[in-house]
Amino acid sequence: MAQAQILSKNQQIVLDIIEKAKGPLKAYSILFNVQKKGINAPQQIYRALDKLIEMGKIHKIESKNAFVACRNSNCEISKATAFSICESCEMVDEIIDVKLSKYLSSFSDKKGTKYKRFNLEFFGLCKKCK
Amino acid sequence: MAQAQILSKNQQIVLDIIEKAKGPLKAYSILFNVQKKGINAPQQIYRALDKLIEMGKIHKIESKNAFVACRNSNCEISKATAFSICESCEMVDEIIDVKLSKYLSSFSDKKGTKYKRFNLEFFGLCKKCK
DNA sequence: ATAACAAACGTTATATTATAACATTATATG
DNA sequence: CATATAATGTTATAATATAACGTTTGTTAT
Repeated sequence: MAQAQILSKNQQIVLDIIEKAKGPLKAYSILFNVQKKGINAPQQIYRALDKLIEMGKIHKIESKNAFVACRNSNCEISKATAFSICESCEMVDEIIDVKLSKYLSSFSDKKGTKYKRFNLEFFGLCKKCK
Repeated sequence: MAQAQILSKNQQIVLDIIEKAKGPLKAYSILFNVQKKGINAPQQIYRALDKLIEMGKIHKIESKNAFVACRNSNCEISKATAFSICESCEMVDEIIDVKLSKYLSSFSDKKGTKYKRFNLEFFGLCKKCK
């Protein structure tokens, strides 16, 4: 049985910050925010980020080098991620859409190759900025 | 009338290198490869890259911070990109699939928002590596 | 042809993002 | 308990990207 994930101290600190944030956070901005908690070096942040990504607790927004909390029930969906990104205010929303996810997960290219993971980033203007 | 794009000297140098390459190229690797041609500074590379991206001549592979030539007829498709990325050999292929492209271009989220641009990256093993 | 503007260039410096390497401490697991 | 694995702390450095400034080249409108 896969037991409930227990996070290490640093992992928990980093996850807390990301979950509390309104938008995507950058690694060094996380670092500056946790120096009071005794985390002093980028390595400590990046190591926590790596593990949290592995666990599916957070995602990296590749086009922004920034990190957001997963709001998709921590399931295996980290292999199938989609985001909407506002080009004006930089807001990021995770898109949870079963049809889209199924469509892409079952996509096979012209050679018939299937893929085990994908990441999709949509760009546009969010409601507020429109 | 939109006249045929004429590239500047540096833009042409950078594009040539990217088009000749078998795989995605990183900015600094481009830089090292063109120093004999009198390009000495990262700025010169990044400026050329930015313009080439605007023109749709190349694309950035966000998950790799690397650049590939567009093989999709330089059309407006740079607003709708999809790639397959081999997790073993790092090979990248642009996916040209009208159905996929239409599906995603017309995608609207739960709030009915449509997006004017997207980028999709699939990960798996290429034929060779399987 | 030339004035005026925009685009591209060259250069130096620096900011930002990420990893290497190594010694130590904490936590599982047999 | 022994020992293996994961996490930590730390210093240093690599890799990626942009700021800022002055000059040169190319375009366009007169």
